[in-house]
Amino acid sequence: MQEMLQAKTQEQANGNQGSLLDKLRKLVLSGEYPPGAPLPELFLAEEFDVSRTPVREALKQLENEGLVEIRPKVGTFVRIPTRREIVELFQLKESLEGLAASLLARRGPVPELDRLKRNIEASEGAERRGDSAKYAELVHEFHWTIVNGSDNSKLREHYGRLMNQLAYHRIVLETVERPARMRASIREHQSVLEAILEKDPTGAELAMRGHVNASSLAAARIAPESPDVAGN
Amino acid sequence: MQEMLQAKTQEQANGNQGSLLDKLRKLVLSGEYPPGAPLPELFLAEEFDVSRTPVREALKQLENEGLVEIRPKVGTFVRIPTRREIVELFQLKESLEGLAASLLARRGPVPELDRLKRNIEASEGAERRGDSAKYAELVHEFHWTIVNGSDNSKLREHYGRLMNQLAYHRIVLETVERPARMRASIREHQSVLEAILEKDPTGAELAMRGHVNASSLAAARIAPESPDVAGN
DNA sequence: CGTACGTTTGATGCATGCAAGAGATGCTTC
DNA sequence: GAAGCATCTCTTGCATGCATCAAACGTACG
Repeated sequence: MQEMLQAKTQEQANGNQGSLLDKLRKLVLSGEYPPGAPLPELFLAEEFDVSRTPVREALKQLENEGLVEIRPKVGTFVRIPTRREIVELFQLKESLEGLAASLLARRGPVPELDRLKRNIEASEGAERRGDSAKYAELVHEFHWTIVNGSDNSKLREHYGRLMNQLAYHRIVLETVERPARMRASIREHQSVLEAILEKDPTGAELAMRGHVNASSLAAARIAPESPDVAGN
Repeated sequence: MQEMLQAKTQEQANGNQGSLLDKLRKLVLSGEYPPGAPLPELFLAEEFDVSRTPVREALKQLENEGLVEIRPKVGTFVRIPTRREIVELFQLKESLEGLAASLLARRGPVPELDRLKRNIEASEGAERRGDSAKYAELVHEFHWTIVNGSDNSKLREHYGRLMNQLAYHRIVLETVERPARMRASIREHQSVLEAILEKDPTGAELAMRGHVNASSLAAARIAPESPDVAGN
């Protein structure tokens, strides 16, 4: 489901039904083409049975999204953010999600609130069952629900770009959050929802920011060292 | 070295350096191509003495930046945000600049602090002289100095995208801020800088957000009605 | 043996040709 | 005169060819 939301956001961004861009993005985000891997236009063109031109355009878009690096006259490579960029992105994430929670709290009764409530209940179930995969999915949905519930399309856009750049580390985050922070995280989700239900924008923002910050710390701690793609 | 100029239009003589993308962006942001204006690839290609291919790539980038709208098989048009989007962007602006101020406050003594101090002094001078153009420029610089001083490249990136989309309305904001909010704005700038100098991230964030919010309200109030270019 | 340098290679960057679609135009018909 | 329809034009979307350039390779030389 969250895949749908993300895809829709991206399509809004490029206004194109271009499946090629989506396919390439998916391959990069999924790690099928690992960080540092070259993405020769001709190879991709043959791979997807199109000419180099649309491949080129898609790659330029991906560069703009921060997912690949185009070195002029040399080639395109899958990009992995440096540790520093990871920290920067998490700072942004905290701010944007705080804004989203605040905006949602202002909105009064909207269907998103029920969804959040059900999400938390499902998360508790997943935690009890030890179903960490389901739990990770629910966490993802929780955050996206709040962002979407903010009813701010530009915020959605920027958040989507940000999360794409963090996608590679989302796995890490989930891996590290699973054992240690499951219960704490659920409690924090509850606090966020409480503040939203009380129509307390400031409280919701602070709760959200605290939650994101706590999660980020764990992830940033184990962020992999930044390999210099060009160095090889 | 690049003096060998092929007799070209004023556009090219104007921005000699910079990529085609930058030139096009400038023309859109400056309003030279007004909102709703069509941007045919062939026309631009001849205008800049290149082929359609690089023009196409640049236009796709601009679409990704939210500055133009590409209607498939129809054409590319200069995009103007709807009033709603303006409000959304200002909400984001407040959040991002708040984050920037907070981060800067954490950083200790950096050259940006002196720059901010000098900026405020110059602003006071401009205000006394009634030099509204200079004042507007200084306001712009103040905000960018804080964002750059945050030492967060991703924040800079997102903020730049955001401000590009607001560029068209920045003029409006400056126009409306000039008579009414000059002095108040300067005081708010001072408050922001004070909090930063005191290394008070929370205070700096709140001061910044209050300031941005106050400025935004005036601008949003007179934001032009959204002409639906696409007719969709 | 190590270094400097000319050559080769492989990829990109751009120009151009062709086809297809959306919208405008004008003709036909009633 | 108005509505419906075929056509026509202008645009984009994509394929392909050629020039260009960075990096790798191999060779000659100190």
